[in-house]
Amino acid sequence: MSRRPVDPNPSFPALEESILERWRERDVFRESLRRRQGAEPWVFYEGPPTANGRPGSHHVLSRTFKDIFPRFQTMRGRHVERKGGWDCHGLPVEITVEKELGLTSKADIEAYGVAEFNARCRASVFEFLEDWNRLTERIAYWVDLDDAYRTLDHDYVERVWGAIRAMADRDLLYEGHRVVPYCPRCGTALSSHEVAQGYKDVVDRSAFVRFPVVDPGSSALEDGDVLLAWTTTPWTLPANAALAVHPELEYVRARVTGRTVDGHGASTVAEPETIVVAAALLDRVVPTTKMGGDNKPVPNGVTVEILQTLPGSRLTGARYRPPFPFIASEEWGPRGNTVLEAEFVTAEDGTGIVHTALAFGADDYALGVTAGLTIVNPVGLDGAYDERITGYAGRQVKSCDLELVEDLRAAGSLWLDRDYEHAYPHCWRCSTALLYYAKPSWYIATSKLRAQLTAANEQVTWYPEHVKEGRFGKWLEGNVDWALSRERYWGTPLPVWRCDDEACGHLHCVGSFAELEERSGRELTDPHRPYVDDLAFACPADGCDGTMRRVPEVIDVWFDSGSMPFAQHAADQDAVREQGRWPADYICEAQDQTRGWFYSLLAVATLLQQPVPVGAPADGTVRVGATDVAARPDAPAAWGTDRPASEGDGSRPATTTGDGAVEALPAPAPPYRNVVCLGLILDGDGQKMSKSRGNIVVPWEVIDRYGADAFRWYFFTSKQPWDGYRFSTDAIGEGVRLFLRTLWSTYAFLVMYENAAGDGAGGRGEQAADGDPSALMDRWILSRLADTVERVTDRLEDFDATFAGRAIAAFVDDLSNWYVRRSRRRFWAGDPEALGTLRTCLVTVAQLLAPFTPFVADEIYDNLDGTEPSVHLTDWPEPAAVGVPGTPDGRDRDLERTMEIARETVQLGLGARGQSKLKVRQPLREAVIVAADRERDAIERLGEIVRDELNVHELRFVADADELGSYEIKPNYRALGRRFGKAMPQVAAAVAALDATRAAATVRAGGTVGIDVEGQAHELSEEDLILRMEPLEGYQLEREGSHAVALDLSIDDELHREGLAREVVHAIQAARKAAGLEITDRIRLSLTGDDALLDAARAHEPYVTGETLSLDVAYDADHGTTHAAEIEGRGLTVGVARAGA
RNA sequence: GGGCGAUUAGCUCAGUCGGUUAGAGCGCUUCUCUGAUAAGGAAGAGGUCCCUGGUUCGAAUCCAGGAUCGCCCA
Repeated sequence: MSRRPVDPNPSFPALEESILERWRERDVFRESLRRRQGAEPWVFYEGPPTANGRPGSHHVLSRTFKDIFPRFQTMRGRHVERKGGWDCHGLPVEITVEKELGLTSKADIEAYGVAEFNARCRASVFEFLEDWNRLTERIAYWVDLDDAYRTLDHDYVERVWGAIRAMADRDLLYEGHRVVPYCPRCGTALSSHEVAQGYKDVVDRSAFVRFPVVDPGSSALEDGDVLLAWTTTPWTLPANAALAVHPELEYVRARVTGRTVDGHGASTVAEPETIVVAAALLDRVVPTTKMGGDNKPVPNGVTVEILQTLPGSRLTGARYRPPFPFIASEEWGPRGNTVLEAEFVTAEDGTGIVHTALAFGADDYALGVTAGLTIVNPVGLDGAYDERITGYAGRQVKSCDLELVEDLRAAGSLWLDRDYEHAYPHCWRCSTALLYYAKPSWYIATSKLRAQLTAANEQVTWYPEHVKEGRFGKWLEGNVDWALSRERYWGTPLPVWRCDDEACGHLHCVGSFAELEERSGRELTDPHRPYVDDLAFACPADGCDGTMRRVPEVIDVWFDSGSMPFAQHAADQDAVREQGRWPADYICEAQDQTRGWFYSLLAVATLLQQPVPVGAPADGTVRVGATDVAARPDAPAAWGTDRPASEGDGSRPATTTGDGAVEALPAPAPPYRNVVCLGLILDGDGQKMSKSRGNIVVPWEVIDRYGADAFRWYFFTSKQPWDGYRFSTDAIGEGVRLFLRTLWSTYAFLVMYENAAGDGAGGRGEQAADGDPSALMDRWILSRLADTVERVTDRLEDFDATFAGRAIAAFVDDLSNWYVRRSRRRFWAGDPEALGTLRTCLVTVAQLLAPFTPFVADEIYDNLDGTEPSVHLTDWPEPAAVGVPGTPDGRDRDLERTMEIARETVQLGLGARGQSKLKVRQPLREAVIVAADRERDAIERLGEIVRDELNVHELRFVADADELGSYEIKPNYRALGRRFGKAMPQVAAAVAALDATRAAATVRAGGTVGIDVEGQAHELSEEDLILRMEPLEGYQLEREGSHAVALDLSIDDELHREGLAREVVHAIQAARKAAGLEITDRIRLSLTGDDALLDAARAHEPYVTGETLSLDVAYDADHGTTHAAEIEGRGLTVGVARAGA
């Protein structure tokens, strides 16, 4: 058997490229699926990215995590279908195209032509598809990109329609008028999960504004009183319709004098006036002190006299003069520009009096409806004031804030203005500040199903755990209806048709293309706008001869991706469930998907599992009012389940049947069982990576420098993935050096000696008798291997790549730095047992590593075993099969423990060596070891290793520390605490009072010692006490617990000669290296120089020649290349000549 | 303002059920081993376990409050 020679210092990136080539040739990915055809499925869903931008490091993170567990489960025997997918629709695409074409508004797009615009969008979606495909392959994310689903495909769109129709049939789809977050640039409302993406900290100008009372009406106010209200959106002031107060909150009328106002560069003292604000906020609105020089408040000359304290209910009805004259009070209706009462008012901030602009806030809108006000909206859909706002018409409202405030100042209506820093929502794609705006929009009534959503979430295992009850659970509890529609162009069209006879207004939801073609009598060539908009049909309502035309909206792209479990297979949810493709065993995305894909998947799946309510037509008719907000408090009987999960058994919502009987519904199944939720990637300084900061780590930089395996290994093992990464190219280099290089050199080492040994190297520690240290080393490393297989399997089953990877790293460290190092001579000699054991270890490690670092794992497997075309086609290893032969689980735990003790002894001995300042190369007579019986047995069993590592001739055991030191004993709190609890201090005192030396001797011999606590006698055994050695003067001793090693430091002539011989060997090896000889070259050796050195060499000649592969040695001539050395100040000339040369 | 998470050595991170000397890797200093290894080993320097209170015989760990940072929401 001959292995490919291994470059000890390879270029991993180049190596990976060659392995990719091999995978292509051998068609490994497809073969891995073919071999599991018919096996139990393990379902994975790819959350579709949008390919209209280049992939970044965070995509490498998610794609490597999407890869590792499917690879693992495939090796475990499961069939893991991995269908790729692309998210194609939506604003991001439209915005890209708008920029390309120089369009800036919806009007521009329509002028340009929707057909052509959408054609451009379709092309743009896949602009960077090649980059994505190339990176995906290069980082070894195995996913089927050839048969990827695309949300724009004909079949896909049809299945999304089917889902929407199913919701309409369940009375869950409705058109509502609501104040919604609205992007004036994009001209569309945003859903709550889109709003969630776009909060930014901004500074707005906030204003405290005077509203002088002009008619107190029935209130307790007086003419000329000034109501103060606060707003952070001055642009809404021209549309002020009313002021709101809380009826039970306490307000004051207060006389303010001596107040200084800054106006246009001058400070003037304002006229005394009577203001009205919430009592709790008076001090903040009118401070009467300022900070003095020594940080103590001093009066600022303002006086405030409280004239009257009164509840909000005494304020209502007063009429005031609005700050701007643009809209006449009458236009709002009889109660326009009066004080109204509202429960939502608080005394948290502002003045306790709330400026109300009906169209621009949810609370405002609701209040307006309650008070019977007429909605007047002076702001157009383009976000600009209309002609009613003289002087500002046509301007974007947000940009008018400062000027409006100045107008107020000039008019004397401004009490105070101040910069106000807060997080304000912006459009997640175009960054325009959103407006809250009353408009009609289509909704899915998800909030009715809060309990069901929560019940479904209950069945999901989240990584990390806290997401379930925390971020995601809380989000579900606060669920609001899903704003589904978008007034845009490039998206799945909302399949709702409306009768153009206004008196009729019948609504119909189309559920399939066939239905539409049948009703319209025309062929649907492309389900996108504008083609779909051309298909109309006759109104199905009785006696109506109107025409049904599609509503103009498209839908939220999150509904597209939330439908992927079934739409990707052009089937419905029940069908994919039948096929075993639902639910997913595993999905993985970054935490920002909590309100994105994680939510849309759950919502769609849950909604589709709801029953059709009794009495619902379920023929596509959208029942107006069946689910509208107005009807919410007492929604149709079939949905009498709208209550929080805390009430009753929330996981088993009930539905009422037609006759009023209540039926328990099973909790809906979630669309995924396990979710790994990844954290954010930050740069090396903890800053969020962003293009504008220029701190992006481009994936290709890392890949070209360290390779994809290094990249993956870093993500898997450096920390728990949900904690987020502080990440730089350099951080990855460390992982390469520590792990991949160590692994690689162990592998290269094996191949070198296997090739040197020639054929016949086999075996795996079966033959050698126990007691032979070689056999023990083999047994030990195999036991560790079995242990590692077990742990890695367990961790990967639990979606824990971090600790699985670290367990492999710990094993490779043991393998390289203990097993191989201790076994070097056996490899030089071509010992088949050693070669076989190491090969078993490395082949198994390659299998364990296959999901982590698929390239290097496959290279090692292919060269060392190669039974299968790839390691990725092998079955996951079993501990018993790769571990210690003849054991049930491959383990020899006793030996593992024994080795631990021996290594601990070596560590202690080397510590003593270090303290003694005697080089390890100098042999010593003996090491004196203090050890209990168990430890002594262990150390004796592996005595040869201990002697060799410490370079001592003998090990001498002493059972007691008497001759080396004395014992100190302490209570073992962990053991005794449970037993004695509160009495621990007395126990500690009693232990301290014991004769330490005697007590130690007793318990070490297996006996017990008695103590007295609160009059009760108790026996303590060895486990109850911690023994600690105190060294005596004059001994070089290292200790750990009850275990210690001392060295005899006396060196006689013989030991000295032996030490010199080792120095000579060291010098010869240096000479060999300097002469450029191969490791396996035999030499002829010559030594000349100092007599003491030559004597030492002669005395240990077999050792010297054996270690240096010398065929003979001459002491009187110089052979070949000579090399001068100095040992303890003595000169030596070493000559080496390649034998036979 | 609310929710979730984090805070341990210069840096990156572990830390089990609460147990009395808080660890590892990197980096630094000194020493050492070595014919697979850019590696390995020993020793050293380096700690207010974010702060304050509480529970407990005992707190990095549990509880409460606060600080700072991050994310999410209003």
